[in-house]
Amino acid sequence: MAVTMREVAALAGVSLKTVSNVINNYPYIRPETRAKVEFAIQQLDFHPNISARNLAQGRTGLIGLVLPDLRIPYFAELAYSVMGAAEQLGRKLVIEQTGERGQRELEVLRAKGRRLTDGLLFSPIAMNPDAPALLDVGYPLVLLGERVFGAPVDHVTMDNFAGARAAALHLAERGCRDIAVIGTRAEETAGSSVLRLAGLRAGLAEAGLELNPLLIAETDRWVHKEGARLMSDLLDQGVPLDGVFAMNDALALGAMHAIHRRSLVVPGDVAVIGFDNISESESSDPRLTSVDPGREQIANEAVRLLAARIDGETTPAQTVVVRHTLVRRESA
Amino acid sequence: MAVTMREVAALAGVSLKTVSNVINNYPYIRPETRAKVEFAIQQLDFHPNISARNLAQGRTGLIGLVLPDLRIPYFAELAYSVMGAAEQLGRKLVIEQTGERGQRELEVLRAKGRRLTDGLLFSPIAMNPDAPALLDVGYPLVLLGERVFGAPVDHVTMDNFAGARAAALHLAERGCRDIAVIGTRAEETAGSSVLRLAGLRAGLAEAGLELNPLLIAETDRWVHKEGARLMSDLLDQGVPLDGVFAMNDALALGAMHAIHRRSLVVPGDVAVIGFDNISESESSDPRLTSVDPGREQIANEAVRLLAARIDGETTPAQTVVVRHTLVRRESA
DNA sequence: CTGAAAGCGCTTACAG
DNA sequence: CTGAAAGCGCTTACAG
Repeated sequence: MAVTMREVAALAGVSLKTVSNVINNYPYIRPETRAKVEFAIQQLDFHPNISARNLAQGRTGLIGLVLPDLRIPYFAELAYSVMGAAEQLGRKLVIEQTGERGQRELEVLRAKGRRLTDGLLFSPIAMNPDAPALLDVGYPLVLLGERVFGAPVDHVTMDNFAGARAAALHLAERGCRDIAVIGTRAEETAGSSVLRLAGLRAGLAEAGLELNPLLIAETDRWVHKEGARLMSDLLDQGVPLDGVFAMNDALALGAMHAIHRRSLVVPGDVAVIGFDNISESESSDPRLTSVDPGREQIANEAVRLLAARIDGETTPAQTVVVRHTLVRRESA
Repeated sequence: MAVTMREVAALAGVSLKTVSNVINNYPYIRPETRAKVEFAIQQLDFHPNISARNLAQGRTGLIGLVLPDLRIPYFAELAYSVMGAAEQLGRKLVIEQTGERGQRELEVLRAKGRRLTDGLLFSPIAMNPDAPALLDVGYPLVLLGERVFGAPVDHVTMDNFAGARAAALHLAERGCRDIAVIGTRAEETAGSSVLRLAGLRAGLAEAGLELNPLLIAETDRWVHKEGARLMSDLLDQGVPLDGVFAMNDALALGAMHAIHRRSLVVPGDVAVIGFDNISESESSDPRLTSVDPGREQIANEAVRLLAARIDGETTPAQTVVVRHTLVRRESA
C-alpha cells in the first residue's frame, strides 16, 4: 500500500491533525513543526489520498465540461480556456462529449456517476430549447451558449444578435451591397444560426440593405468543405455579390478558398466575415475578420458562477452576457 | 446531506451489502430483492458517493491525459479518441495541458494532486529526450509520441520514419523530382521532425532522388500561416519544385494556399503531402493526401496498456508501434 | 499551536 | 443469495 498520513505523523512525531495542517497550509504552525513534517513527507514520498480527502470534505474539486465534440475547433478552444479558468480556482476539469450532433446530451446530464464532479458546465447544441426545466438537475450546473434560454440555472452567453449586426454594419460600411450568408439552418428555430441571421438582417436594414434570398446558403454542417461548396454554388449562380457573412469561421475559411479558386480577391472582389474567431483565423491568408465571442471571458464567468454555486451560493439564477468584439483583419 | 446507501437499505429493508450488490450488478440477487432495492433507489433519488467508493476501492477510475495544448488540432483529435477509448473501459478522462511548448511537463508529472488519477497518458514535446529516467514516476504512466525513446515505461508510437518514407516514395512514384520539405527544425536532435526528415531522405534515396538544400524550409511553428509563408518563400526563390512534403497537415494546408495564390495548381504543378491526417484535411480543396498516424489505434493501445498497469500488470515495459497509412487524396 | 476521536459513505472478506 | 463488521485515509469540530 501507499504511504499514509499516519506514517508521516509517526515519523515526524506529531499527530495526524498536525500533518493535515501542514499539507493544507494552515497558517499557525511552529516552523520547527512544519519542517519536521515536511521532512517526513519527503522521506516517505508521501502523496495524500485524494479520494479520502474528497470523502471527508464532501467535494471532489472536479468540475465537468460537457460539450459536443473536441474535434470542432470552437469547442477545443473553449475547453482550453475553461481549463485555464478552472486551474485558477484550483479545480480540475473532466470533459465529456455528447457527440457532434449532441445525441447524448440528456444521458450525460443524468449519468449515474454524476457525483464525481462537483458541478457541470453544459454547452448544448441539440436539446429541446422549449424544455428548459430539463436543466433543473439537482446539482450545480451552468449553461453555456445560445441553444436554450430561460432555464432555471446560471447562464453565460454572448449576444449573437449584436455580433452579427456589427458584422453586417461593418460590411455595409466597407461598401458591400450584395451580401451573402452561408450556414443558415432551415429547420432550426433556436440557437446561434437563428440569432445570427436575425442580427445580420437587422444590421443590413439599418444600412438600408436587404438580404437577397438567392444569396442565402443553407447548411447545418459548419465545416470548411461546406463553406467552399456553398460559396462555389453562389458564385456559379451568377447573382452579383460583394460580401459574405459566414455563420462560423470554418465556413468563412472554406468560402475564402472557393473565392480564391476563381481567381477572385478577398476582400477586393468579395469581403468575408466569420464568427467565433478561432485561432486558425489569425493565420489564414488573408487573415479573417471575425466576430470574437469572448471565449476567455465566457470561460472565466462560467467557472466563477459554477464555483460559487458549489460553495453554496443561493442567489437566483443569473445570465451573464459577455462582451463580443469584431476583430478586423484583412478579409473585410 | 445527500441520500446514502444506508437510507436506501433501510427503505428497502435489506442490508448495505445487498444495496451494494445491486448497484454493482452483482449477478446472484433474487429478482424481488433487486426490485425492492431499485425501487428505493428511485424513490430516494440515490446517487452513490463516488469519493467513498473510490476510497474503499483504492482507485478513482480516472485517467489523466497530459498534452501540450488543446488548441492544436492534432491534440484535440487525440483527446477525442482517447476519451472514446477510456469510456470503453469505463474510465473518465482528466486532461491537463503543459503549454504550447511543453513548459510545464515535468511539473505536471510531479504535481501534488497526482493520486487523483489512477495513471497517466503522457505526450511530451519538450522534455529532455536523454533523460528517460524522469519518466520513472512511481505510478502507472504510458508514454506517447516520439519525443522520448527508451524510457522504462510502456510506450505507444507510430513509425515516423516509415511514414515519411512512404510519402517520399509516393511523391516519387507520381513523378515528382524536385521535392521541398516544410517544417524542419534545425535545433532539434530528437522528435518527429528529425525522424520524418530522415524517412523522407531515405525514401527519396530509394527513388534515386536527393533533397536539394535550397528546398528545405525550416520552422518550429507548425501552423497554417507558417506553411503559407515558407511556401511563398520557396516559390519566390525560383528554384524549380514539383512536390512538397510538409511535417504536418497545418503546414501542408498553408502551403497549398500559397500555391493557389500564385494560380498554380495542386497537384498538377505541385503535389503536396501532409502528416497527421487531421479532420480538416478531408475537407480541404483539394483534399489533402496525408500520413495517418493511426490515432484511434494509438488511443486504444495506450488506454489498454495503462488500464493493464493499473490492474497490476507487471510485465516489462513494452513499446507498441501502431500501423500508419498513407491516405491518398487529390493533393498528391 | 497541537492532540484524540469521530465521521465521511462506500466495499469487502468472512460467515452463514 | 444476504448480513454484520471492519476498514479505506483523510478532515474537522472540540479541547486544551
